[in-house]
Amino acid sequence: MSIDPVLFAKALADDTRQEIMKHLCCVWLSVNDVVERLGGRINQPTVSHHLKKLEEANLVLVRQEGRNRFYTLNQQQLTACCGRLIHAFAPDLAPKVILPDDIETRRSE
Amino acid sequence: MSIDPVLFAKALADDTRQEIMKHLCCVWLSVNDVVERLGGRINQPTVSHHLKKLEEANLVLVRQEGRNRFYTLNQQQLTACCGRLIHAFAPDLAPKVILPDDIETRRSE
DNA sequence: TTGACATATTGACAATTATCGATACAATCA
DNA sequence: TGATTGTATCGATAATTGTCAATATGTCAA
Repeated sequence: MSIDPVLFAKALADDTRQEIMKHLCCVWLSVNDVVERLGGRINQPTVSHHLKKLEEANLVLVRQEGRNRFYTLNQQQLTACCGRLIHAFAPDLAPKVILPDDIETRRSE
Repeated sequence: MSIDPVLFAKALADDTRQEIMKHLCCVWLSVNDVVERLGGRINQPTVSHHLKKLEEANLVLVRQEGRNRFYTLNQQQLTACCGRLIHAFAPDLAPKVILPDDIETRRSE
């Protein structure tokens, strides 16, 4: 349940996607909820496309309910990926970084 | 001396760039050193292009010496950006994350 | 000054990807 | 059943970006 650091970065490397992520933080939203919160600037198929990207990076949790699909940010995965980046690219600082016990910073795969 | 999270993610969102970053970790290398370590798969202009991207994201430190330019990873910046991502997108876990004192996780600018 | 070397820049091209409209699919409701 | 609603998928297009060859720029040495 781990992920390639490049795939992680690519998932974050878009303005619209980071805006969607802000809206999905600590909240479960349906696809249309997200479309609404974006103020109609982005169409539903595009939002679906972005959610798929986030799902592929395991950055969202998904719950199907009837004909609705609810999404929320996967905070564990985001924290783990950041931890992994620090371990890979900031090894001098990594020993001073403390993450929650249940966050695995090494590739588990 | 802070940076937009999207620009940070974009800087990391490429295989070649992350490979370059690995080589620049804890070591000062000239542009040609980097080209060499990539095994000749990537040409010098392309490497220069990637280094520029990393420099724009403040992810490398640069030292000019004669006709050589030496680069190394900016571990502080990388750690700070990761901290900022966690604060933005994993607020429930962020309180349990401890970073070195000199790392600023809030946008200073 | 001339030549050699290290790096950056430019222009072109190919690959990736964000976006949209149209449509398909699935679940609910009348 | 048929109509409606929520979401995903498809095909097309435009924008972004990674890559290269060629060249420019800047620095050092003879």
